[in-house]
Amino acid sequence: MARIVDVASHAGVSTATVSRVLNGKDVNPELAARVRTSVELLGYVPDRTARSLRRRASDVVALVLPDVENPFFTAVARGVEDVAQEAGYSVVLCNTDDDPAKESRYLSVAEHENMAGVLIAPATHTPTLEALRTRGRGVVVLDRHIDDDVDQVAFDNEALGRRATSMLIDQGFRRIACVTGPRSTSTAVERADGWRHALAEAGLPAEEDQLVHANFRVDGGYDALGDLLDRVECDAVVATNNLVGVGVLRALADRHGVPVPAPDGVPRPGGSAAPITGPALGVGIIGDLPFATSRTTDIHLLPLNPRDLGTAAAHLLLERFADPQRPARAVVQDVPAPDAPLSR
Amino acid sequence: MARIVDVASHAGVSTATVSRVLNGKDVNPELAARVRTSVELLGYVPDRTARSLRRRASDVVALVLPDVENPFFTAVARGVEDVAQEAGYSVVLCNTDDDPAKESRYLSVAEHENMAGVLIAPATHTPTLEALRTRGRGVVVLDRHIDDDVDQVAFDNEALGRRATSMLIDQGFRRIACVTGPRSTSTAVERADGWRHALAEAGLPAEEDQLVHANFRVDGGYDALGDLLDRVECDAVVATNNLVGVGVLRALADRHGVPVPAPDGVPRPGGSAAPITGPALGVGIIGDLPFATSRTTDIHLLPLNPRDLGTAAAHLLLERFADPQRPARAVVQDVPAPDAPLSR
DNA sequence: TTGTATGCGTTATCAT
DNA sequence: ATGATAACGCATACAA
Repeated sequence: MARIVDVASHAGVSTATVSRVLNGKDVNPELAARVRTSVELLGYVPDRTARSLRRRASDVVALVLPDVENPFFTAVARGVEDVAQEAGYSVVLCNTDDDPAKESRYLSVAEHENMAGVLIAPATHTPTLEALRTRGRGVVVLDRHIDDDVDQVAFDNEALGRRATSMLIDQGFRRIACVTGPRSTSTAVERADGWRHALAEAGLPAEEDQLVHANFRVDGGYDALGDLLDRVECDAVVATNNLVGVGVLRALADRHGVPVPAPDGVPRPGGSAAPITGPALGVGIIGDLPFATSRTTDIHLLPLNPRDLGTAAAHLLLERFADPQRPARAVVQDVPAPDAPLSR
Repeated sequence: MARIVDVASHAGVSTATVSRVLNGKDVNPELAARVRTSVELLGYVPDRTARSLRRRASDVVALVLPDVENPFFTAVARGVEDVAQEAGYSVVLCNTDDDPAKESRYLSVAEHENMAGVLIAPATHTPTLEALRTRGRGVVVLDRHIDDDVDQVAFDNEALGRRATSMLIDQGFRRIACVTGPRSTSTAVERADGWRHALAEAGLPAEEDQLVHANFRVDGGYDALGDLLDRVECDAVVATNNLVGVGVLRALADRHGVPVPAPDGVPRPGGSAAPITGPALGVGIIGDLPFATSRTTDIHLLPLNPRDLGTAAAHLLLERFADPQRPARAVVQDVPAPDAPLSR
């Protein structure tokens, strides 16, 4: 296995010069050329462990996510990868299951592996970022906002909740419930706020027993809808993320034998014509229905663009690397226009 | 930031002793106790970069996957994580897009980051594993079999192709096409072999123009089905992986306005009752329909257990770590029994 | 500009 | 069993 000393002796220069060539410092072009051919010839690749030790920072960034099985977050990961790779960084995915203990374990790993930076969708409002930040590592919070002076990218979640609810109001629904995520996430809380505000503005009742905090997974949506239908009267429901939406639809399918009827019980053109065996229920979902196999026009989706969220977060991190002193920035990520064509 | 020397001086011992305590070597219990309290007090955590450099191997394993957006592979990742974490290893996900260039780049990173091992679902029949293996790193090939003397775990793909096809034959279908993945993957090739054999055994024609090699993503299945329906007569189709299945169903939905009719054109109980506007087409899918929102009894699924595949692969890697000399083993991963209840 | 020599933090070797 | 010290491979301060 070729080492930097091998390259140096082969090229007839010092290891310092080899290092300089490899790191783009000023070097006599002739020497540089000799070094490069030696590198090529010997198949030399720097040992990144040694480099990290010496530089006190590696070229790996951690992407800490609550659920890598959620297509929303894998899309975020793709966006992050695109720009990070381009800039020479490797991305490693870390899965927290929205568990603060796992999260803080991964943050500790990132710290002691001397990773260059961390992108995180935090499981709580107070992730343990101090150690990383005092050691000068880049930190970007994404998707979920926290109350801290740190670089952040997130959607306008209150507006999303409001829009999802308005879509249903516009369709003629009047008693609209809401299934949202854990209180520990700003997305869940703010989207529910939006639901509350949209109802209030329309002069409709927003009773707190029509709001359910579930987890942000399929089983969360499934159980929540069952609970909701047993407790309260409603004619529609807002699901504040994609997997909760899937769970809600599965629960409806189980109850009614059909995904989603129209509000008045009359099938919509292009929609399913299966008989309705239970009360009609409109469904609004913030996000996409991943891997859906048919276009269901009677479900009201508010598609997001997680990949762009990822690229925006990665850019923020790169800017932070370039200028560690720059004041923290909180970016609001745009979402596709309401009438934009669906990507799937 | 506390270093090992700080702990040593605080505890009044040498750094060697601290290191020994932390690595479970034999040490005077009294000294060990002093060291441990110092570690606690100073909040000392070893620098993993330095440790890796010295040990010439880190405690990180790479999981190299063709498509992290495929729920099959994220489930594999969960399985791998479960057992790797338990054994003290961190798992990093690497995405190749089935691109040999990206794949070999990640393998090179794994090598030069001195990672402990690599688990890989290879993009080609000949991934570049020599460098890693000669350096004594653990290597396990998963999901896709290669012709090499290396630890492997995969399903019996020929049997899967055969079973998926038989399911359709049993339902009364007679002209069964097949959409499979790239020729560069054993899964695609062997499952297609199974399709061919099942038809032959049933005395049905298996014409090669009824076989399409697509990519293993949704667009692959979508385009392939369009192509197929334009070219050949058939009454059913086998999709050899989950995403291809999704693509096939989307193409059918676009053509017929309904996911999947029954073979004789009569809706099945519990199935969709929408009018059929085109020829009936049966669908068999090797794998699951991820995040499906209703139970469609007229699609014939052959569910797999990717999470178990991941745990099996991780166990193989741990065994390899424990005994580097052990001969390579090729494990055939069981699949759920045909009549097992669906997990979703 | 180039080379020499030191240090990053840990583990392993070699004495004791 | 324990301590002093060299070494892992690279990047950089300093000297030239």
